[in-house]
Amino acid sequence: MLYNEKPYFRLMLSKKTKYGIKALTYLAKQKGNTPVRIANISENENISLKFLESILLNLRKNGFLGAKKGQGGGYYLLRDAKDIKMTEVMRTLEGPIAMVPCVSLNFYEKCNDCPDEEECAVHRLMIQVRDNTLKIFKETTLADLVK
Amino acid sequence: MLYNEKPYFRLMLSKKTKYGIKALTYLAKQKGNTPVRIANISENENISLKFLESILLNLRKNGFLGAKKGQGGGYYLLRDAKDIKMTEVMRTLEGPIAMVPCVSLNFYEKCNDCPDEEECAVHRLMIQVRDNTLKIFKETTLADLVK
DNA sequence: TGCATACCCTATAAACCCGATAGGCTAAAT
DNA sequence: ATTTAGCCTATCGGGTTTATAGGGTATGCA
Repeated sequence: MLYNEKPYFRLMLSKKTKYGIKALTYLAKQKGNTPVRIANISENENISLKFLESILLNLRKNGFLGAKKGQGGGYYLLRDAKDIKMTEVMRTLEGPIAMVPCVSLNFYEKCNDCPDEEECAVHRLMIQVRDNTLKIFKETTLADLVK
Repeated sequence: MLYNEKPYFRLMLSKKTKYGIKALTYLAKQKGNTPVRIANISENENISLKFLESILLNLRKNGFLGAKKGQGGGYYLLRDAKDIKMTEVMRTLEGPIAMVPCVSLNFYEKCNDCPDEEECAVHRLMIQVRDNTLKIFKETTLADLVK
């Protein structure tokens, strides 16, 4: 096999998700759940401020974070870190976990090239991958990531 | 969580890989390893002919397939199906299996925003995912997919 | 009331990739 | 020589990502 040229990571986690998880763990580390300014997180985690802004907004709209405006304001976790499963975070930030729509639990979609799903090799293989990945995300909470 | 709008499968297997695996299994099913025409595979698996053409060429250049030109020609498997691991197929068609370059075995790359890799929550999480996915691909051969 | 703080929201844009198609070239078989 | 079938390059539309810019709006405090 040729490993010469630099490959393209097609199945790569988006920066959005990466930054989002980092921000969440950063917030989970705070004592007393006091609001943290975006700029604070941005500096400490080396994330572009404006980009981070949109990510945190997204997390707020999806029920993970609360926000407080004005002096002394910022973002804070709405729920206990040990109650936040990675499945939720991944699905919110990254989208479906399945690698093929025809094995997605929440967003199933039939392939238009497969007459019989049960006969499809890709289908059977990807179900295994989905089950394993899902298991990890289901068993890992934000609290686990802080440790 | 809002599951209203149709999501975008960001971590989706490319059609290239999907078609590639289907073609490989199709060839593995042939008796006597006689050459099969691209058009034959294209019709039976409902894959765009020209697109499939480029995929099979790729697989040939990477040592999976042999080709025979002219009358009675086509593509055929070069190796025994039970010796072809899915890790190879995935890496060839899809690229690295890791979801983050900093946990890639073959194509490691340091994140420029992480001062300490061991302290990074994303890093630790994605190592788990990588190990599990890798295990499946390592233990599954083309012969397993045919059954 | 006024002002600074800090989140909220929309728009824009470059860069990049995917899936597919077109069209001609080359090698092999008969 | 002719047909068959793989080889190879170029191109294109449409979509997504990763930002950046530039305001708007609510809050807290003096």
